[in-house]
Amino acid sequence: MTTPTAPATRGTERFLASELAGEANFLIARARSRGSAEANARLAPLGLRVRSYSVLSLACSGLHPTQRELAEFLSLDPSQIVALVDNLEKDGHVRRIPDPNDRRSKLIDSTEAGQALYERARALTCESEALSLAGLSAAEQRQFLALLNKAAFPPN
Amino acid sequence: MTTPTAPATRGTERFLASELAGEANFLIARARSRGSAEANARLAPLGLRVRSYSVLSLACSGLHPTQRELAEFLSLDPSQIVALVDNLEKDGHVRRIPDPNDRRSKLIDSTEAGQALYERARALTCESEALSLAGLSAAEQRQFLALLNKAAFPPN
DNA sequence: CGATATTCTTGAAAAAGTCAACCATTAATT
DNA sequence: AATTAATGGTTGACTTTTTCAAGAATATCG
Repeated sequence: MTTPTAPATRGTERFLASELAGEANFLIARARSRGSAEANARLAPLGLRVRSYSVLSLACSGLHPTQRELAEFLSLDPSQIVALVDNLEKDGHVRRIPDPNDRRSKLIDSTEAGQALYERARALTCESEALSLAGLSAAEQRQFLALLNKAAFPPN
Repeated sequence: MTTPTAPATRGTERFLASELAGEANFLIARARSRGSAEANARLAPLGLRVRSYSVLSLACSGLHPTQRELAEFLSLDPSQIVALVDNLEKDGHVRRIPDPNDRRSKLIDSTEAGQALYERARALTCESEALSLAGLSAAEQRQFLALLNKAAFPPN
């Protein structure tokens, strides 16, 4: 009388009752691990990963972020941004523009090729997201995103 | 008429309207980055990090997971579990018990010292979680955890 | 028995994260 | 105005995390 068909996540269900399974940190880490693995796999054919994709996305936003702003928004070290922008720039997807207001900082903008790449990549990450959130109803997904937003941008 | 007091997350609010800010993968990654940094800082005095803590937690659950099960539940490579268990075992917090049903696998159990350490660590991670979710009401936190659970354990 | 699969382990390589120091520039203080 | 302090980008070193391939012991299946 137990699981006549194949078990879904085979074997791990017994740990759902553990204390760890009730901790937000653990659940978020697991969701991220699975989600980003899925997204990375889809982005790989484009020569992108979630990291470079997120930089490309902001470069394509028309908001002209500085590298410092990218670091803060993406929760990355400024030195990581250097490498990410270097690679995207080398491939001609992104440009460093001198900031007219502050000659220390550089505004990141996208090229035509970068914009085109982003549109393809964005479609893939949306597919990926839909799959990752397949267990949630449409209403739940909206709820989830709203709550995630509060968790990702706390009032600290 | 704009922000008479100090800006909260200074400067990054303009990107909240970006497409990226609406993507679950990005929000989850950001929440995880901030949350685990916070938790790691609190666990550091105990010689733990979120990784080793999660292994210790399951070792203390009384469920006697195998290393394979740990890897699957924690979304880690089996080889990573080896190193994590090695360290916890070296410090006398965890034990490898031969699986009576399968001599290939080893059941992970906690020692007395491990249990004591876990209780202290657990209190810290709960504090950490409370702080990370401070922007959410109690009801929202329950909702969030329920939805996170669905996202972390999809029906795939 | 023989073939195949699974569990733990090792080792190597890539990617991600952390940190300190430097240069150019800007902001603040005197 | 001159000095001092702070900021943005960059480099380099170093640690941790992630990913993969392969091997030894054991289990499973034909």
